[in-house]
Amino acid sequence: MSVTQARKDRERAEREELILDHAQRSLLKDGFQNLNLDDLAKSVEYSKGTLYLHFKTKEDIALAVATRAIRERAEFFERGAKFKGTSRERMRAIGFACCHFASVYPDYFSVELMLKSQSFWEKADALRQQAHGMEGARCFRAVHSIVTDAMEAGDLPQSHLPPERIVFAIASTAIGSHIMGRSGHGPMFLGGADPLKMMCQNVDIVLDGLGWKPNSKDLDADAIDRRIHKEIFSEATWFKGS
Amino acid sequence: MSVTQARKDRERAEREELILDHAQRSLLKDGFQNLNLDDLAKSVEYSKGTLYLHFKTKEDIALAVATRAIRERAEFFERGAKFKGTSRERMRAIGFACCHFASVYPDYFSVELMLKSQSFWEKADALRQQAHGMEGARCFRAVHSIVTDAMEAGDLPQSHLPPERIVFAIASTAIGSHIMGRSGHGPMFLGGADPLKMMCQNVDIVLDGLGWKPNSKDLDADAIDRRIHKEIFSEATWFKGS
DNA sequence: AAATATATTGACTCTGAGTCAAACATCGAC
DNA sequence: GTCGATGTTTGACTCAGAGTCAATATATTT
Repeated sequence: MSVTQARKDRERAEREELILDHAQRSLLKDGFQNLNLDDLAKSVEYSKGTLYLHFKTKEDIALAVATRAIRERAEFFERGAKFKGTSRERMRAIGFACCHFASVYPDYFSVELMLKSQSFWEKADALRQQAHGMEGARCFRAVHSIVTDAMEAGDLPQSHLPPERIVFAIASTAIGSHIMGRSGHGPMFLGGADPLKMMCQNVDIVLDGLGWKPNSKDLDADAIDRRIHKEIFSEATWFKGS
Repeated sequence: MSVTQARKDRERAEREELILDHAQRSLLKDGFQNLNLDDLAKSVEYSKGTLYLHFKTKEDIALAVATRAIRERAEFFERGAKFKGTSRERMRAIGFACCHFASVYPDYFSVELMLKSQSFWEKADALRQQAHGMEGARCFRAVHSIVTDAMEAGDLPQSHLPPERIVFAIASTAIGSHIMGRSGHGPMFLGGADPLKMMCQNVDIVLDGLGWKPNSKDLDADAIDRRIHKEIFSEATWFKGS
């Protein structure tokens, strides 16, 4: 491995990021179907052939964009899990992280779902598939650690469910709320209400249903949110301190 | 309108159903990307041009398939809502309907999500878009009616949320559970557990969290499920009486 | 400076959605 | 029955865009 090799590797990695930046912009604006590789090549000022030196297929590009997103999600989650407070407050910090992520990547979940469809997933590179799975697992672990802490602390007294099942319940509601909040369904249910607030409310309902202490009615959610915002997510401009 | 016109209309409608039957089979097997209109034309034994006498685009065909599915979903829901019992039992009948639907159309929700993406939706025919919305609204109303009945009966004493918000919370969890249950996420959370059972459990958690009476721990869920199965969904072969 | 190795390109192929002029069927008038 | 008019169906064609690869350009070694 020569000296110049290090520079080349770095330049290659930079070019890959550049491609992903442009691909992400196009994907967010017009969706996967409308992502055009000739246009993408033009916009990054490399030839189409060069794109294929980095990515196996168009699907592979989309997966790489999604993986970068979910990596950021995992970082948000881990920050949330570090929040100093009761288990319920830390869980709320994860909820905040989830909202923060949703505000940065508004329709990440639609993409995530498309990715997981057989015909899409199999067209992506195996290594990238693996990397994507890893980041998902990081998100899972962040929530899981709070659930086990809550159990040890006695904040989940009545629950006989294993921690994975509890994470599953919370994650299902969070993802379902994101999806229902966006998409044509939205207007039917919430007349202009903030979908991120709705998502947090729904998760609170689930935590109450699990018997997580303290109950949401004994919790000053707004005050906690303000603290989370101030202490660990001060860059979250979407957050209006109620 | 001549006499023969009636026959022609009927034949046209039958041909449309035939096309949708074949398209549905292909979509379930290989997904939207792999739906090939040349193959579809061959399989229904009409030319490609004829497909375009019925549908505007490939997306339009997929939407028509999805609309047929969601119509059946609405019918299941309305059957569920008619179940004789307490509000909580009727809600469980809707859950049963939702599972029954999911077993007939295993990845309907992935499709539904794809449909709602801007670039897809706008390629479908306006009338079909409208028809799809109507069937979604029927599902919504079935759940909504049970929620308002529960409120009137005093089964939801502590809730200050409007009924639409309660429907939103339940629907979010149901859809989220379906999505998490299928897709690569599944194995991470539930080691081979039945995703439909998990979905019902998650909805129970939400109902408990909303303070819906009676609480799930005072409910013999299996007995209710058996009654629902026997009385209104006896064709549900996926259901193993616990 | 020439020879060799490596990196980049864009014209080309190939698949598949969508079109439309021509072929075919139906039907009423004579 | 046949003729023309009207309505229906067809499949060869166009065109866009993903993916390829021989030719070209650039870097490195001798």
